[in-house]
Amino acid sequence: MKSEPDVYSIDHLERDGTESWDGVRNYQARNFMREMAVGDLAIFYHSSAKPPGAAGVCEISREAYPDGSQFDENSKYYDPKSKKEDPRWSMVDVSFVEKFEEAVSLQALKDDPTLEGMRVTQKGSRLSVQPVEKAHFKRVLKMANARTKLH
DNA sequence: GCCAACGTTGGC
DNA sequence: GCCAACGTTGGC
Repeated sequence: MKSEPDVYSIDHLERDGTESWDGVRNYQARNFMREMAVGDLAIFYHSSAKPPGAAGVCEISREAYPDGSQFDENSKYYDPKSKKEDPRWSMVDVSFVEKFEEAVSLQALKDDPTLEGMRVTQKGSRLSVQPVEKAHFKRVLKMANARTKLH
C-alpha cells in the first residue's frame, strides 16, 4: 500500500496505531482492498520519497467499508457521482505493525533477482494498492531485517 | 520540472 | 463505441 510520506508516513501510522486508508479513487486499487481480510499484512510503501521504497509493515484491521470522504463536499476526495445507497469507493483500516530499521529502496527491490515480477518494480506501476506474492513479501521482510514473520 | 504510463471524461 | 483531450501518479 503506497502513501506519500509527506502526506502520511509509516511514522504517522506508528503514532496513530490505526488509520482508515481513505482516498483511493482507482477501481483496480479499490477492488484489491475489497479482497483484503482482517489480519492480512501489507507493506507500507513510501512513494514520491527520497528514495521511494518499502518502509514498514501494517495489518488490515477492518475489512472494506464505504469511504466517507466520497460524500464530503469539502474533501478533495469528494465524488459527486457516488450515491449514498450505492457507494462507489471503499476503504480498509490498517494498523501499525513495524517500521523497518532501514527502508528498502525501490532500487534495491529492482536489483534483487528474487523479486523479479513484483509489480512495484515494474515500469509505470502507478497502482496505489497492489497484491504482493507471498514469496516476494517474505523476501522484502528479509531484506529489511524485519521482526515481522509471515506464516 | 519532466515525462511515461496510465485512467477518465465527454463529444461525436 | 471510439478517441482526443485532459488529469494523475510517481520515478527520475
